[in-house]
Amino acid sequence: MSAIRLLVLGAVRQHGRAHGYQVRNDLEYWGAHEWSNAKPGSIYHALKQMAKQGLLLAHEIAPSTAGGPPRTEYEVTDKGTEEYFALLREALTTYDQKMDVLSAGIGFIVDLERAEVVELLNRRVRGLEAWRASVTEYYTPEEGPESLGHIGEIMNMWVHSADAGAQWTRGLIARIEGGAYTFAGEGGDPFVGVLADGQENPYAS
Amino acid sequence: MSAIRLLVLGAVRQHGRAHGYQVRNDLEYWGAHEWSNAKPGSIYHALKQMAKQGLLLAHEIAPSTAGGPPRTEYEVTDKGTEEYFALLREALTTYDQKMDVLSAGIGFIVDLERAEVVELLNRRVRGLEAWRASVTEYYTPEEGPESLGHIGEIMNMWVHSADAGAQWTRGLIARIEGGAYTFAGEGGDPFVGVLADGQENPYAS
DNA sequence: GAGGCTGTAGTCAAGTTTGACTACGCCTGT
DNA sequence: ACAGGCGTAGTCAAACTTGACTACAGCCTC
Repeated sequence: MSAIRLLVLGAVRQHGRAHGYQVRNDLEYWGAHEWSNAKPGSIYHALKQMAKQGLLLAHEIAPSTAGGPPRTEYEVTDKGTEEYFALLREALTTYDQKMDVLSAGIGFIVDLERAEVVELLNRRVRGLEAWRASVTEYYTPEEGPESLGHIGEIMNMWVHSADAGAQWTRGLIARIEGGAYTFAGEGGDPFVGVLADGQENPYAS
Repeated sequence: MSAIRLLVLGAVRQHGRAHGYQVRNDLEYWGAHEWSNAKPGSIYHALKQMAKQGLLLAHEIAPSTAGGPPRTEYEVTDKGTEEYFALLREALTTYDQKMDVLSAGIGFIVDLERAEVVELLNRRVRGLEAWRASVTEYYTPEEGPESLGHIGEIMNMWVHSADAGAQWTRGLIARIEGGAYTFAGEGGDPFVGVLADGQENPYAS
């Protein structure tokens, strides 16, 4: 799973209704073009594809205000919302080493409730620990690790990286349990990470 | 850049001459199907594509010994060898967070000379440090990190991960400078990570 | 007021990735 | 002896990704 669907669904959802260029701008504002495959082609492709699959509803819109070709606006459907939360939960839970998906998940983490987030992240830590154990066991046969030559360095890197990931996740869990941020159902103002309609993007490329 | 071209070129090179299924088996033996996109379709596609581009030379081969359809054998051309070393050097140097490319690079690291490897890895560490600095500066404007809300956790994760990567790389440099492994031009038996013709794969899926 | 620059919005072809599928020959049990 | 499973070797369509390209409106400049 790549991060693009989660990112696009999340961006459209935060606007309520958005066209491709708006999504593109939000993702750039979040720095997503640097840590994921959020390029124009992928974004427009994802929008069309998800509209075809009923996750988004496409409105044909008249020629744009503010120059440029006519544009299409999208809205998230109920099915799309379901998919969004499924992707979000998966992004926070799975321990597969893809940073882009996890980053996207963190970006939308406050759409879930605090208790659930803690539980998902704990599952993530447990997954990482289990994976670490299986790698160290599977790839060090009786002859000892030296039998693998420099190939052993690859396993070493995985293990190192799993450890670092687990440690960072534990820190995040501690901050969240300590009361940081405002999550769904907590009444406070949620942090909104989208650009308002006229606002210029301070992080433009 | 994905890891597949480096992996395929490296596998063919170690055999001298190999068909697709052999490459596929080597990559599975290295566990590459777990940490990269080394699936059958990608492997065969890469072989054909690189043959078309003159990096590999394709020999049409008679119906296989040992059952199955006829097979095509490939050999690395001079141009392919050039490309191989370019990809290998890049894999070891660049600090972009993709684990699969780095893993592939480690797998072939002994094809370079020890001094060059140390230099490439040092470049990698310096790149990570510079990137870390730019992230912490770029994404913490005057208002302080809190202005980003939970989005700041994404930067925090990047930084954490860059630190872990740098630390691991420094450890590897130390081991290599301490004399570990046998590199190109050092006369010893290089570690060979391919399956011999009749050998069965102990790590088959 | 014509020409060019900039910003808005999106398209397109080429390349890559995925996962399921085909095709063939050997072997094994009955 | 032969049906069915297994291993060998590879193909294919559908989806996704990439990076360069188009098209249009407003604005600035001369």
